Amino acid sequence: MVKNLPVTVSNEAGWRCHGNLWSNLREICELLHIPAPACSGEEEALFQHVRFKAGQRVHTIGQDFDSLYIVNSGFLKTVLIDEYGNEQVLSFPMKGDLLGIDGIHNQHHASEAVALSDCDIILLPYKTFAAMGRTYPELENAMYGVMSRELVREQSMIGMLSALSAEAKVARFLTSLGESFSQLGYSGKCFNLRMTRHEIGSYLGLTLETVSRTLSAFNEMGFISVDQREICLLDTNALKTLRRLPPAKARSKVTEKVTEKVSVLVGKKLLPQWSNETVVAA
Amino acid sequence: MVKNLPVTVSNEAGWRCHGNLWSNLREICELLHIPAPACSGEEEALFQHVRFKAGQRVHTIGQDFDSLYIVNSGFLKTVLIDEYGNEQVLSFPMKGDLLGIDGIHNQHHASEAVALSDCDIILLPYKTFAAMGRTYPELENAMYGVMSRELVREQSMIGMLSALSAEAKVARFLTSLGESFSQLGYSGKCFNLRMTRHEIGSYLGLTLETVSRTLSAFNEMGFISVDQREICLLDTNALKTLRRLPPAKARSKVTEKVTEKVSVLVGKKLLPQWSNETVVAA
DNA sequence: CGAGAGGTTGAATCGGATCAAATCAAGTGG
DNA sequence: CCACTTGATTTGATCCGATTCAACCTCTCG
Repeated sequence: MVKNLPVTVSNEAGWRCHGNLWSNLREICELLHIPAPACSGEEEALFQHVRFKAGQRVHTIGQDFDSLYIVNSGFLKTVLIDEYGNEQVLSFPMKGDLLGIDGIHNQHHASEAVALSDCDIILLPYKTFAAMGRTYPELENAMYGVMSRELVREQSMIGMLSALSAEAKVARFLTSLGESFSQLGYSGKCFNLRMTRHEIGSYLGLTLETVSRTLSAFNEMGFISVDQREICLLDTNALKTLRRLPPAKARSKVTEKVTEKVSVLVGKKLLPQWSNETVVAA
Repeated sequence: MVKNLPVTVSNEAGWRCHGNLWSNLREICELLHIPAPACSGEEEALFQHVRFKAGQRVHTIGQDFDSLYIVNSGFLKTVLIDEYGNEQVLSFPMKGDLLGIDGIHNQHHASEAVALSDCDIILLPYKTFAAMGRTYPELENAMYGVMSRELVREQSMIGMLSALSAEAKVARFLTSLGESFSQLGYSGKCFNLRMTRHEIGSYLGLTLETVSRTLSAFNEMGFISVDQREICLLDTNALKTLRRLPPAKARSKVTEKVTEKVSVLVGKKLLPQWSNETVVAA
C-alpha cells in the first residue's frame, strides 16, 4: 500500500486548495467512530487532506466519482438540484461524516457537497477504500456499517418529512443539531447555525418564512433564544417532546382519546403547554 | 464455502414457512442485476429460499440482524413505526430488490418488511455476503453499488416528499411503478396495485383520501383508468410531466415568468391542460 | 454611505387534512 | 341464500397550517 499521490479533485479550476496534512488509517477510523484494525505496522496508507473555503464545492452533480470524502473539520451541505434548478438540501455534514457514497452506484455523483465554512476534508480514494475492506476484514463490516447508518438516517428523515408538523420538524432539527455538536465536544446548548433559513427550510421541507416564524415562536415560549444564527437551547425536553397529533388514519384505538387531548395542549396557538411521553403514556 | 444450513429467521412462531429451493451465486447476481464473477467452479455457495404468505413479516423492527434478503417473487412493503404506533411506509420492494440493509448498522433491524402478497425470498446471510466480497473482488464493488443505489433512491424520495404537490407525487408513483413492472417483464401500462390507498398515502406523505381523490381526478382526465386496485396508465407522458410550480424561493429568474404561466395551466382545478417539458423550455 | 443578502413579521390565500357519510367487496355464520 | 360484519374506497363539506406575497428591518461589506 503506497501513499496516495495528490489527485485533482475536480476539473473546475481555481477553487481548489491543496492541504499539507496526511492522516493514517487509525486516525480515519477514529474520525468515523469505527474500531481500528490491528495495525499491520509501518507500511500504512496515508490519506491526503484537502482544504475548501466556504462556498466551494467538494463534488458536483454528474462529476466522475473516484473518491469518498471524510470531513475532518468544517460544515457543509449536500444538495440535489431539480429540473428547475431548485436546491433540495439533503444533509448538513460535519466532522466525522462520510461524503460521496451516492457516487458509487453509477460512477457519477448524484448530489453536490458545498462547504458552508472553511473545511478540512480527507480524501479517501474509492479503490483504496475497497482495498481496505479486503486487507482488514474487521474493517469491511464497519464500512458496510457506515453506509447502513447513512441509509437509516435518510429513512428517519423520510419519516420526519411526511409525518411531522412544521414546529416538530424545526424542534427536532435543533435538538439533533445540538446532539451532534455535543458529540463533537462543542456545546450542545449554544451553537451557531452555519446555514441560512432558506437552507434549513429546504432541508425540512418548509419555507424560510415558516422556519423563521417557528424559531421566533420557540424564542417567545422560552424554549430557545435566537439572535440571528446564534441559538441557545433552553428547554431541550420541551423541544424533543413537542409534536402534533399524528394523522388519525393510523392511530390505534388505545391512543385515540389521549392524542386528542394532546392536540389541545399542543394546539395551533403554541400554548405554553406541550405534549410529552408521560402524558401520552398516562 | 458450504451450503448454508436452514436457520430460524425469527423467534416469532407460526408464520414461518420453509421453502425447498436453493439458488447459486450466479442466479443471485442475475436477480440483483450485477455482473456475476468468473465462476470458481463447483464448490459454490447455495442460498436458501424462504416463502412468506401475504401479511407475514420477513423481519421486524428491533430484530437481531444476521441476514439480508433478496426478493425472488412477490410484493412487499417496508415500514417504520413511530412512537404512536403509526406506520410510515418506506418502500415497496419487488423482485430483485435487496432487503435488510438497515440492519447492518447496529446489528438490529431499523425497519420492518411485510409481504403484501405471497413471496419467495432468498436468504443471504450477512457473513456470507461479506465473505463473497472478499472471495470475488469484482463482486465487492457491485455490493457497494447496490447499497449506494438504495441511498440514491432514498435521496430522491426525500426530494420528492418535500418539493412536489400531491398530484405530482401520485403521478410519479404510478409511472415509476409502471417502469418497475415493465422492467420485470410485466405490462408497464396495466397492473394491479398490491397496496391500499392508505399505504400509498403513507409512502407519499398524503392521506388516503387525497390519494383516492387524485386517482379519481386522473381517471376523469383520461390519464389513467382505475377500477379498485386495477390501474391502466393511458397517458404516461401527461403523468410524467405533471407538476406544480416549484417553491418560488429558489426559482431562477429565467424560468420565473414561464413557471408562472405554467401555474395557470396546472392550476388547482386540474384543468385538462398541464405543464410539460416543452412548454417549460419554450 | 448605499447596496444587497439574509431575516423578520403581517395579511390573505390555498392545498391538503380532517370529519363525516355512503358505497362496495369479501367474508362469516345462521 | 340472505343478514350482518368488517375493511377498503369514494365523495362531499369544512377547516386549518403552511405557503405566498409583501413590507420592512438588520446586518455586512465595498
